[in-house]
Amino acid sequence: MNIETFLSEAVRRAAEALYGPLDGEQLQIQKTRREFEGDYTLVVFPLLRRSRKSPEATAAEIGGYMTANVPEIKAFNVVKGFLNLSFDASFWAARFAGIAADERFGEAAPTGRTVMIEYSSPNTNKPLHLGHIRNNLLGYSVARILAANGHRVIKANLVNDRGIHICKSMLAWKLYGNGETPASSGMKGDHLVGKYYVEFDKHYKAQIKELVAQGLSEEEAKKQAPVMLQAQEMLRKWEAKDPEVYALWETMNGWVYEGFDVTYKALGVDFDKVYYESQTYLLGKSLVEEGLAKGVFYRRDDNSVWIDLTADGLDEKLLLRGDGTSVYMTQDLGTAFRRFEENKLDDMIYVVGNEQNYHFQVLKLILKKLGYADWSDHITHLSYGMVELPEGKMKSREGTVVDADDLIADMVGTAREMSVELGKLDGCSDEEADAVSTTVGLGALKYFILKVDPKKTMLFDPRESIDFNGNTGPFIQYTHARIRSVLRKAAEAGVDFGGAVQAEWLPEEIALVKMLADYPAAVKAAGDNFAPSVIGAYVYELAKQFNGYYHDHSILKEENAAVRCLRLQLAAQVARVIRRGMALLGIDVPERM
RNA sequence: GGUUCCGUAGCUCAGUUGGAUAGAGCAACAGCCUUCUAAGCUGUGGGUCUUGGGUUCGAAUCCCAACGGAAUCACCA
Repeated sequence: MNIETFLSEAVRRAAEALYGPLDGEQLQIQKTRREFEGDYTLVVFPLLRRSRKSPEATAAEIGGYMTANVPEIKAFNVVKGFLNLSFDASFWAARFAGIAADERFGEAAPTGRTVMIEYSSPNTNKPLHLGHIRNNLLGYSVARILAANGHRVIKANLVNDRGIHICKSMLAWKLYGNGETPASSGMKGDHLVGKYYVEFDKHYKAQIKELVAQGLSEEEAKKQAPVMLQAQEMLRKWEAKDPEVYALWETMNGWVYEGFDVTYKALGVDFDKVYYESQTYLLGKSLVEEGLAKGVFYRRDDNSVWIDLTADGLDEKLLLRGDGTSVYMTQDLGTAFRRFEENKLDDMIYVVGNEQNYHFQVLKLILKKLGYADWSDHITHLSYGMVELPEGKMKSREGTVVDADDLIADMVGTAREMSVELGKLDGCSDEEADAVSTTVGLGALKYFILKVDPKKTMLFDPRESIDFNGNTGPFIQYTHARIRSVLRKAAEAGVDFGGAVQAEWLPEEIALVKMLADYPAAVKAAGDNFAPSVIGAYVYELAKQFNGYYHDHSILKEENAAVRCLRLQLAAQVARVIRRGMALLGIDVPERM
């Protein structure tokens, strides 16, 4: 049982003994703020209408009752309407023993629910950039957090492998590529394909300019530019499964996937299921038929199918083109339907940028109108904000995108330079140095991105992201490494600290146990809110608190064996919870750094 | 214009369902390594929580309005 529940029941018994039965009154129990004496605080205001006494008197009465009748409660004090309760030190000692013995500390019991989380979902015409990094890190971390909350989690990636954007790269490669391949150029496949996407844009712009010079309007020119017409022709051929186009498409997508795999691996993310849009884009048409039959959708004269959402404050939305081909919404309805059915999903989470808020709003509304409210209500769009740079937005056209591979390499490189400068890698083999630099560099990047609330637009300042001091990933990793170092030294010296602790606890030590005891609540809050940032804040706080303790109290030099044993065990548990918490963020922690 | 979201210290961000005197980090300044890793620790300064109403014992948090910013409202995905 967690402490809040335990206390809440004890308080309820106390209040009912004093004031008679409570019906449905919420008992407000919270952790005592640091500046006050006590462990947990009851806010007594809601009980005043029962007690018919002043806040102070009510608090004192309940506090008195509890110290007398609840053995675990040692003392209380009252500040205005706040009753601060203190547990006996033995309570915390027992609590600590429980944490240490709990092999699955911080993992909830299985809920029996199956949750699919879709993230990454890249286009295959260009390499991944900083925005994708936020997406991938978020999706991967939330998947881990949900698993820790006891759900069965399916990580899914829906690759957008078809459409006009790929045809643009394909066409440019065909026209200007001279048969260049990743092997012949030494370029990573996704970067090579991205290069031709840019190439297309260059020629396209030039052609538009030329056409405008010939007297066409800008809009006309965009439609008439030869490369655009050719790209569209290519898409038609693809849909008709033209062998030559199809083969080129497979080849170039293959290059991209090889490139993506490298990036995913470097980032440390993976998937249980990969869907390809080329295999799902025809889905959803039967749902359109169903909607027409139910009168939810309507058909226009040109044969296109629409839904009118103006009554819901939205617009009219196209669901099927006049020529019968599907659009984004059509296939998303189809994939949603199929996923729920095939996987017996209880929940479906889409990690998709906030530029698609409207799309998901419409998607859920349509599902509801079609009579699938039970699915609609279990779809969550985990919407995250853009990542901006100090100079403003990232724009691929202006070359201000931060490439994912470059960024990762930069972070790791910087980590290495700094480690060398600080002498942290002295005596390390090359492999060890690589491993540490990778762990630290990625830790910095991941923590920097995940500590921010997903829905907020965030600023990525490269200078700040490679700062390894303060509220950063490396700070937390460092705390872990230091503890591990102490534990190694203890083991080398043959110190046995496995036994039961029989020592007086310092207030700082009890404070650390309290902090450790909060971990499961942080995991739950993070899960309920799909918020890795909650875990980040928790782990940072834990590390900070331990650092203060570490600074003030020597562990190995402590002569009293029982006290030393306590400190070693405490340090070991802090390191363990840091490691587990960081793992929920997809961040590794090193043994030394 | 419609819809959704954001606005907290110079900068980047926390602030769990409304609770006590709004917190961190960075940057600035002042200290602490013959002592388990100083990527650390301690201290100082820095706030009309955009503004104005409302709800109540109590509001950064909930409601309304205004102002400022972002995204979106394609027969693109």
